[in-house]
Amino acid sequence: MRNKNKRINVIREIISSNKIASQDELLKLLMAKGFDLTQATLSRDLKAMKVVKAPDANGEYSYRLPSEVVQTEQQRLPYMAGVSVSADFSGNVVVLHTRAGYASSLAYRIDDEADDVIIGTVAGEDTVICIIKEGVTKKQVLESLCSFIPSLIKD
Amino acid sequence: MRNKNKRINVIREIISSNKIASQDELLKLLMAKGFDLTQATLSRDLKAMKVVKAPDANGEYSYRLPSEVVQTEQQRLPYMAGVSVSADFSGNVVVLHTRAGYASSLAYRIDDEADDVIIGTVAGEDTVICIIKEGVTKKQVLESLCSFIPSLIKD
DNA sequence: AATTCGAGTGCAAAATTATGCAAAAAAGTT
DNA sequence: AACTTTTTTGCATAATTTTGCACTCGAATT
Repeated sequence: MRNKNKRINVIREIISSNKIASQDELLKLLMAKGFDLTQATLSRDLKAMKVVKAPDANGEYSYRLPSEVVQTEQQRLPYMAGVSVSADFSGNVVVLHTRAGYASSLAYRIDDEADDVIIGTVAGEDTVICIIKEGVTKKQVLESLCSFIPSLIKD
Repeated sequence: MRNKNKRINVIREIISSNKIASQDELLKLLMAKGFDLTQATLSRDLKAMKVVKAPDANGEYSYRLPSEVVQTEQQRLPYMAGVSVSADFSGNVVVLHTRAGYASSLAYRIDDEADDVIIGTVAGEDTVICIIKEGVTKKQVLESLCSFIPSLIKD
């Protein structure tokens, strides 16, 4: 063991302050700092540290410390977190399914936040029907909904 | 687009209730459910969903939804989260480095929780020196410290 | 209705990451 | 100090994931 402890700490430092997209990239930084190791070892280190390679809002992958994932996700899920929703379109209507009992709160939120693309909603127990404003595309609707419903994806 | 929306939802469901270790594994489940796609598409889906492949406590990799990562990590970091600590051993002494100002609170915690392996500590500003009990191995010390200092790794 | 535009995919190849095995180093024992 | 056990690591290779390119199909536009 040449210096695993020191190395682990440096790795933590590097990935918390830089955007690292691959192990080879990280490897080069470490070597530049004088560490002598291979990608195989790095792979094992990252696994032991429970570091995660996660796609950011931009769609780019980078390594994150577990604690950072917490922060990041919390920031990204300010509202409606865990309300697991699906959205399906048909003509000028979008139907949302959510957990039983959450439909009305979801509908309320939509009325409040997506009024630029939705002209009205009706909520049942686990379903919300939204009427899309004329001239608004599905993409725009999704864009808007995604901004506050984390379980929807926008690509 | 054959059924991307439905597929995404099913993926979410599968990875939240099963332990999926690879895209091929997930692919087979999806195909069994009647979806027709390739691993390439799955890779894109997972990226869009911001799904993350994370090592669990057991050291096994599996896919997680962002919201699950939050929960999981929060559970795993009950105390001392973010106090970023390094540990170095020398003989019967272990030296911990932490963020400036946190040493004394860390030392207090160690006195409280690790008294089965540590006979005493002294804290400076960002450093804690701990004296290891005779007959206790480094491994045991790490084991103990790791239980409440998440930034330490035990492998 | 014809045309344009972009999302969604498959294919195949490139890129990246994980791991079995064996050797070296460190830690723990006697 | 000699010996045993556990860790750590490299090498080579397997396994897994990502991506460029081309094509299809439906939606939006003219």
